[in-house]
Amino acid sequence: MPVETRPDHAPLELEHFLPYRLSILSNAVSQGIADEYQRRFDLSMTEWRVMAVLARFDGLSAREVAERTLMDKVAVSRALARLVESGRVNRGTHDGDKRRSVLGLSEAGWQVHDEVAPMARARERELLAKLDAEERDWLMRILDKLQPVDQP
Amino acid sequence: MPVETRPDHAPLELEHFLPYRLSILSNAVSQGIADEYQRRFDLSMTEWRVMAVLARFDGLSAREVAERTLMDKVAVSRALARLVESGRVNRGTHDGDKRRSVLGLSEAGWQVHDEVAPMARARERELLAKLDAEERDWLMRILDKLQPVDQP
DNA sequence: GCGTTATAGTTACATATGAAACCATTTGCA
DNA sequence: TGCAAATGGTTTCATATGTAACTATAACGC
Repeated sequence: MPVETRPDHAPLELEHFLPYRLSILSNAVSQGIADEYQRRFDLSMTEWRVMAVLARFDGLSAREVAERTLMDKVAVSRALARLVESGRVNRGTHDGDKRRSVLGLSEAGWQVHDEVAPMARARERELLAKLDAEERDWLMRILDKLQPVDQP
Repeated sequence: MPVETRPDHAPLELEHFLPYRLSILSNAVSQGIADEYQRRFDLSMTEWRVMAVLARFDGLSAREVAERTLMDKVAVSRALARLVESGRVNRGTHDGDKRRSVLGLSEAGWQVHDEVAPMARARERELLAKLDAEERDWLMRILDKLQPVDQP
C-alpha cells in the first residue's frame, strides 16, 4: 500500500484540482451522450455539432459553422465531407462568391436531428436532475462568469 | 445573414446546452495550462497527470496510476514509456510479482514537478478569481454532486 | 485593369488516441 | 502439482485530430 510522500514538494491533488475535475466531468457527460448517437446513427460528436447549428441556422457557410461550434475549420471541413457523403447535409455554392458553400440539413438530416436532439436534451435533464433549482441557478451563473468570452 | 428556422424541429441551442458548455470551458482551461508546460517542458497532459500522481504516491504500479488518473492503461503505458525514456520517472519491478512495475519520480522528475505544479495552481487561482467566495463554494458543491462516482 | 493580399475550403503529413490482440506472469482450483 | 483463467503491461492497427501547406476565388490599392 503506497504512502503519501514528500509533502515538501507540495504535489498537486488532482481530485481537488478544478481543471482536472472539469475535464473528467465534461468527458464523462459528453462521451456518454455521444456514445448513444454514435452507436445509433454512426455520427461523431463533431458531426452532431455541425448538424445542430445547421438545424438552427440554415444556409451558413463552413466558416460560419466553425465560428458557431468553436471548432476549427479543418474539423468542420471533415465533418461536412462525411455529412454530405451520407446525405444528411446539402451543400451548394454561394451566389456571387464561389468560394463560399451554402449548407443546410437535408430531409434525412432533419430526421436524424429530430431523434438526436430530444435524446441529448433528455440526457442533459438527467444530469441537471442531480441538482436542485437553486444549484442549477448558481451553476449557470458560474459558467457565465468562467466562460471565456471568445476564442478567435 | 442567416435566419433562425424551423422552430417546429426544436433545434438544440448549443450555447445553452450544459454538456457543450462544460466541454468548451474544460478544453479552454486544460488546454491553456497544458500549452504552457508542453512548450516549456515538452510534456503532454497525460504525462503530467502521471507525474502528478507519482508525486503524491510513490511506488505505484502502472495499473494503479491508471486508476488514480482515470486514464486507460494504454495511455498510461505510453506516457510512462516517454517519461522513463526522458529520465523523469524511474521504473523498477515489484518484488514477488514480476508483472508489476514500481514507479516513482526521478530527481529530474521532481524538478519538473516542482515547476509545473505551482504554475498549474496559479492558473487555477486565476480561473477561480473570476468568482467570489460564495460562487466558489457553490461550484465545488455542485461538482461533487455531478461528478460520476467512479468509472471502472 | 492588374498585381498583391486576404479569405473559403481542402489536402497532406505528423502525432494522438482507443480497441483489440498479444506476451509474461500469477492465481485459482481440480 | 498442473492447467485454465485472470492480471499487468505492451504492441498493433485503425481512426481522429492539429498544423501547415495548398488551391481557388475574391477584395484591395494603385
